[in-house]
Amino acid sequence: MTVSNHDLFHLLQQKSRHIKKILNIKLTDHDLYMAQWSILYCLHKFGPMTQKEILIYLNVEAPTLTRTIARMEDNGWIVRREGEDKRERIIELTETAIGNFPHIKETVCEMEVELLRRFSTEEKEQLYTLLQKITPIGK
Amino acid sequence: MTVSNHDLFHLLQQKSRHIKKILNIKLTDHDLYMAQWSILYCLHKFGPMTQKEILIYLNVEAPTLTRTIARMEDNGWIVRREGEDKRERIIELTETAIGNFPHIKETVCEMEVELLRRFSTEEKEQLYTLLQKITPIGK
DNA sequence: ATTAATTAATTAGCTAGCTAAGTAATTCCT
DNA sequence: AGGAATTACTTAGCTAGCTAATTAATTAAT
Repeated sequence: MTVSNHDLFHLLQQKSRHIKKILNIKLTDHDLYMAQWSILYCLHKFGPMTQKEILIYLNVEAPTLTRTIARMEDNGWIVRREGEDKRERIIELTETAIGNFPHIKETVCEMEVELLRRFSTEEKEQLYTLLQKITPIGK
Repeated sequence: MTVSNHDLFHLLQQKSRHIKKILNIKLTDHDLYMAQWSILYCLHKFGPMTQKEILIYLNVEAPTLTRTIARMEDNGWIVRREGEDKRERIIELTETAIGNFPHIKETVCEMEVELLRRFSTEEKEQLYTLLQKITPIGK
């Protein structure tokens, strides 16, 4: 088998979109999108965080996060409060979000399992290691 | 090493965005975006195609393609003409696009090489094979 | 102590995914 | 042949990436 660089990137982009699409479909039942789910996941894992901390974890630009968080606030998933440093906003899950989390997590996990159905544990680790090997450029 | 499904998908999405971002930066010099580049690449490889054929190759929804192609027409990359079947539009590269193609391709290739700098040929094939293993759901 | 530089977040504006719904041409079926 | 179903593409409207430029608060430096 010979794979051109182009084919490799083409496939990677397609799978990335595929995963996003599939998860978004599942998340629609919960009135969520994948980007919002990752923020929810992150806050549930680490507790209240500043936007800066979230965007470092998610590796997303500030304006993207600002907007998504605004939507999540409108929909009652999170609350923003001022930090001691008054430039900062501390983001926190609402009670509702915490309450719904386990159920949402379960449906996401089911989907993830399905997407990786044909993988052994070793293959997952291989894939992870290989992805890490892609040169991080910039910054 | 133990990798959760979540971590694996998280990394995959991040790398996908990283690649897109990096390529978009390079393509800015040519007044192109990655999505437009893939259409250009596709048309250069296969010659004139209907939108249907393009979207099957790129695995993208019709409205997405319609809009991107409209932008590319505005910018002089492609031309649309009617097919024999009058529902179809046949998309063709302009002379300018064909003329510029080699130069653009070169800069994209350089970037792809850089992103895969740390990969052996075997590792590229491994990555390709593993990505293929992700369950294709739907349709 | 003031001023300059940095930092956290925001606003505005771009591209590109997506779905749902619509239009026009073609094909299928009786 | 005529009506129903399908097909190719489009339009409208949503989310989420991105950059560039702005605002307000804090830190650094003179």
